[in-house]
Amino acid sequence: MKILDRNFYNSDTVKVAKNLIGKILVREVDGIKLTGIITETEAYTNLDPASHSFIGKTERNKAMYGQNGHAYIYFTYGNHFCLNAVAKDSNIQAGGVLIRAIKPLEGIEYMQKSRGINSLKNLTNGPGKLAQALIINKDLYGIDLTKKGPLYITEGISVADNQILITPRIGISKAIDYPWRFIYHID
DNA sequence: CACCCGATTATCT
DNA sequence: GATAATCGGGTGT
Repeated sequence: MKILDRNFYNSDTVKVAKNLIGKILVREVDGIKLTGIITETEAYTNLDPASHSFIGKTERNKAMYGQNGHAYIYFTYGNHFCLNAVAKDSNIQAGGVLIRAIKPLEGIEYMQKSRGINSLKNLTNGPGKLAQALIINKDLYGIDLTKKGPLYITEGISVADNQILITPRIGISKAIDYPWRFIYHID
């Protein structure tokens, strides 16, 4: 499967969020390949009060101001990591797409082991959960997702517009009405 | 299954 | 010193 190139991310953050639905997230760890179909995303830009980048560039969010196609990874609520793909057009300073959920394809047993559970439904159906399942932590901060390595994103399945559900984002207290959340309902 | 709430720490004011 | 782009366990229906 072909890796998505830089150009894929050189675009409006909200559009990239939608386009990432159906793509394949690949994590290589301990010589094992863990993959899954991206099924849920959310867009965040520096013009958006809910984004970490709204307050300006800081040590924490600097990746979102950097080159498109890299990973912005943050730690929150004392115990969770979340993965974003940096994406923005030339009109804005910073932007990222939060990968909220994936459907596991390869390496399911490894994911179950790293999560400490056997359930398939609860394995990667949340940003903190998929980060734990795929061993995503600050070691991968800023990594280039357009090159083969420990973490990258490839082409995936084609998803029709009418299979994508658009809703407001969740878990935030500002700009709660922006319809910037995209969900692919496989079942 | 729905709702409530505590955990736990990096980051910013 | 307050907050957070969350999760899971507990309780009650």
